[in-house]
Amino acid sequence: MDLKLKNEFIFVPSNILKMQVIEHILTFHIREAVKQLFGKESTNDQIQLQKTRREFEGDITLVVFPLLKLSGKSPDITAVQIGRYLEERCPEVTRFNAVKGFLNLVIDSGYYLKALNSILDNEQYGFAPIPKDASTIMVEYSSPNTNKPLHLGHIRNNLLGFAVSNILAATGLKVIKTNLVNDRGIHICKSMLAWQKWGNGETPQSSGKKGDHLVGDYYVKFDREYKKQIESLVNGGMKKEDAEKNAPLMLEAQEMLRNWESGDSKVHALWEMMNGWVYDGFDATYRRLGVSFDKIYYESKTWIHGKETVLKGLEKNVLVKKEDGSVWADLRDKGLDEKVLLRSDGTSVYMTQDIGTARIRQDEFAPDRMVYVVGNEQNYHFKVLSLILDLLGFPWAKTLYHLSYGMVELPEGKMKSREGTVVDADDLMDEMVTTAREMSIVLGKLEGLNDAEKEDIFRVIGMGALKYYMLKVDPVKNMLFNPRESIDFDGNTGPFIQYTYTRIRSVFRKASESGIRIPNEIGENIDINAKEKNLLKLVHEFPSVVKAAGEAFNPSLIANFIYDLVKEYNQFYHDYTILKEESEKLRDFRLVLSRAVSDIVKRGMELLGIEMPERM
RNA sequence: GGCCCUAUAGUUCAAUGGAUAGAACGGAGGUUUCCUAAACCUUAAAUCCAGGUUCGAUUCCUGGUGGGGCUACCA
Repeated sequence: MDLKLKNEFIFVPSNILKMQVIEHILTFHIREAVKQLFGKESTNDQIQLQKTRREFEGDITLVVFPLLKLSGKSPDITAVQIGRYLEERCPEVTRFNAVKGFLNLVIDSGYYLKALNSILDNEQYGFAPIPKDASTIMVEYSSPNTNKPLHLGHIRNNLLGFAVSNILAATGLKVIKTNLVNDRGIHICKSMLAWQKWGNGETPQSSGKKGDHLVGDYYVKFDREYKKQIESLVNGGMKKEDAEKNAPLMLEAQEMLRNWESGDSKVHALWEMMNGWVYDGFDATYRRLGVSFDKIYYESKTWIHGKETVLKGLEKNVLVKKEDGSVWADLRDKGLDEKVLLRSDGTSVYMTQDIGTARIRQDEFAPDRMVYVVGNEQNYHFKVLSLILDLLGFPWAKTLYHLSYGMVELPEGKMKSREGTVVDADDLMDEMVTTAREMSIVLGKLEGLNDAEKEDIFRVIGMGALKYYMLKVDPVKNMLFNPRESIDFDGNTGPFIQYTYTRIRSVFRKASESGIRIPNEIGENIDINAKEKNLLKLVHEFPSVVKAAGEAFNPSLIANFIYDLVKEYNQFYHDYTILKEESEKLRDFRLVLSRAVSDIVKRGMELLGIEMPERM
C-alpha cells in the first residue's frame, strides 16, 4: 500500500455524486451542445465547471479549453456557440458572457429559489440516508496510553476522529467508532512502581485528584528518580548508556513487566486498580470533549492474537526466524527494511499487537474499510503494517487507511513532556471555558438567564473555540496552536460562527414575539439581489461539500465552508432590518433564507462535533 | 546516509491544473436613532529557488534549499 495514492482509498464517490444538482444539469446540456454544434462526443471529464469569479457576471463558469479539440475553433467562438445553445435550450441558464475561454453562465434565480423551497422541510438536507446494504467503515481514534493524561496532541486526534466519523456517516456509510487502549507495557509499569514506592496508598478518592492525572504524576515521579539514579551512576564512573540500562529502577520496572506477562496476581491487581483510575479520568475527558466510541479494544487482550498470527506466518514461511529465535518480516523487495515481529525472548512488539487487533476486528465486524487516525510520526509503521498483513495473506490488508495528521506545535516550540511544556487536555479545556466566561461577562448579553444556563453557554463557546480551531486546518499539516490567539474570539473562529448563529436565532425570537411566522414556502419569482443569490448558491452547495469532506477524510473542508457562509450572511444581514422590511414577500424570503443558513450552519458545526448555543 | 511529509502576506490558515492567489489576526482609517458592534466597510501586504510538462502551474514532474518526522528486539 502506498500511502501517497489517496485515490485508491476513496470508495463511495463518483464525480457525479459530488456535483451539485445544477452542475449535473449543465453537464448534460453542454455535452448535448457539443454533440449538436461540433458533431463530437465529449466526456464528463472534459466538462469543467467552476464557480464564477466575483469580478465577472455569472454564477457558474465553463472552462472551454478542454473542448477546443472537439470544436476545432477558437476559445471565444467555442464559448459563444455553447453559450447561445444553453441560453436557448437550458431553462436554468438566463444569460451568458464569454471571456478569454471562460464561459460565464447566469443561472436563473428561480432555480435556486426552488432549491431553497425543497430543503425547507428536509431535516436531513446535506446528509445521505444510510442504505441497508451500506458499506461499513471502522474508524479508530484516540488510542491513549494508560500511564498519563491526555494532552494537546490527543485533542487533535480525538476531534479529528470524531468529526470524520460523523461526516462519513453523513455520506451514507455505516460507521463504527473504535478506541484501542494501550493498557499494557513498560510505561504503565513505571507508574505502578513509583506508586508502590512513594504513593503511600494515595487514591483519587483520598487526594481528590483525577485518576489519569494521579497515575501520570507517578510516571513523572518515576522519570525524575530514574534520572537521579543515572546521574549518580555516571558520577560513579559508569557510561551513560550502561547507566540507563542498569539503573535499579529500570530493572525493577522490567521485572514488573515480566511478572505481568507471566500473570502474577499481585501485579495484575495493582495494574487493574490503577488502570481503573485512568479510565475514570479518560471518561471524564472524553465526555467533555464530546467524543464517544462504539467499541473499545484493549491491547492486553489483543496482543496474544498477534503473536499467534505471526507464528502461523512463520509456519507458512512468509516470515523468517533468525538464529537467536527472533521472528522477522522481510520487506526488502518492497523497498523497505526487515521488521522484527517477535523478540528473541518470544515477546511481542507494537507491530505484533496491531496485527492481532486488526484480525480481531476483522473477525468481529468485517469492515469494508478500516481507518486509523494516528499521528504522522507513525506513517512508516502503518505502511509496514499493511504490507505485512498482505504478506500474511489477508485480503483485507488493502482496506486499511492511515489517516495521518500533523503535530500540534506551540509558539514556544515543541511540546516535551520532560520539560513540562505539555499542554494538558483538561487544563486547556478549563482555560477555554474560563476565558469564554470572562469575555461574556464583560459583554453582558446574558441577562435573564440563570447561572446554570450561563455556565452551559460558556462551556459551549469555550469548547467551540477549541474544536473549530483544531478542525479548520488540513489534517496533513502540522499546526500551530497559540493558546492566547485561539481564545481571541475574532475572525475565522468557532465563536464567530456561533455568534452569527445566535443572532439569526434572535431574529426568529423577535419575529415570533411580534406574531410573524416563518413560512414553509416562498414564491419563485422574487427579485433577489447579488448578495442574496450568493447566499442561495452557498446553501445549495452544502451537500456536495459534505460529500467532498467525507471522500477526503477532511473536516476542514466543512469548517471553511461554514465560515464562508457565515461571512456572506453577515454582509447580507448588515444591510437589512429583516423584520421591518415593508414588503411582506421580501421579509418572508429573508426569514426563510436566514433559516436555511442557520440550519446549515448548525448541521455543519454538529458534524464537526461543535454544539451551537441559542444565545451568547 | 536512506525514506516520508511540508514550504503561500508580519502572523495563522484557504485555493478539483484555470481568469487579477482568497480570508482572518495584527497595522492604518471609517461606520452604531436599526433584529446582539463578539458586527460591517476602506486600505497596505505573499506563492522558497532553478529547470521541465501544459494553451495555462501555488497545484503535476526533476533537482536544490529551509522546517518537521521516521529509520529500536520502545509504544
